[in-house]
Amino acid sequence: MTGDELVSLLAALASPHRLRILAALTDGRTYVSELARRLRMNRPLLYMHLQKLEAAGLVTGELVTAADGSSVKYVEAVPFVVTLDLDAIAAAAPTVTLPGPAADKGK
Amino acid sequence: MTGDELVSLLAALASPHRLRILAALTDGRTYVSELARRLRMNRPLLYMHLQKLEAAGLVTGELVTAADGSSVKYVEAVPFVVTLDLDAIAAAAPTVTLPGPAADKGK
DNA sequence: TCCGGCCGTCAGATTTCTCTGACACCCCCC
DNA sequence: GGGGGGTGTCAGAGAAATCTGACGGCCGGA
Repeated sequence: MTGDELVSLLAALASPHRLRILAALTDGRTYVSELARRLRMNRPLLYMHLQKLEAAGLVTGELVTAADGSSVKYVEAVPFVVTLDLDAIAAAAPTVTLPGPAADKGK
Repeated sequence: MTGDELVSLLAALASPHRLRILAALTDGRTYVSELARRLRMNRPLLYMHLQKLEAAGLVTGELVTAADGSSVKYVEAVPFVVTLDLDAIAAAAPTVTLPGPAADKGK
């Protein structure tokens, strides 16, 4: 795993909402609106968090179109295991791209 | 470990700079200014990151006063091991305090 | 006395992340 | 046609994290 991937993964997990989302998905897959109700959060907000989790590879979304034509998006948690310690960090650190000096010389 | 502690830990690690800091400290302890030079970052910035790492319990600082009276602050990485998976998250999620609706009813 | 190195902190500008409300579109049932 | 439930996206307000430059204090050596 590259350093950037590790940072993305950690950033994705370092959020109360996203932790709760993942926890709710351990009970099995659900669709977005139902999940929003269960967690008591606005759908747009939930969408943002789901996108981050999906970008980090922690959840997968599947848009299912029923026989009648109505669509429902099911979300599912992706199993994973990551062990964090100083060695893992030392191995990943050399491959991180730092924030960049925001090289905005263009006065 | 509580959910909030987990979030703090992850937030502390989810940063390119802080990853590099920890990696640099695996070579052994150093003092702040030397570390700033090695990582090519401003000292105040390094200070902020060190404080976050220290708050998360990932590093310890020790202000050493030499025989001649000059002071140097040594920084050291604290060994740790954390395994992340869905079970760990499901266990921690119920104990997180969410951002709060910023209950600012006071119009 | 004037440098040089180190520590610690501050105000302030910037960038990034969060969160909300509103909108457009699709489908079925009354 | 008028609800009700779904998905998906947008602009913009608000809060939080990041980064820089400057200041002040302490100590030794030229």
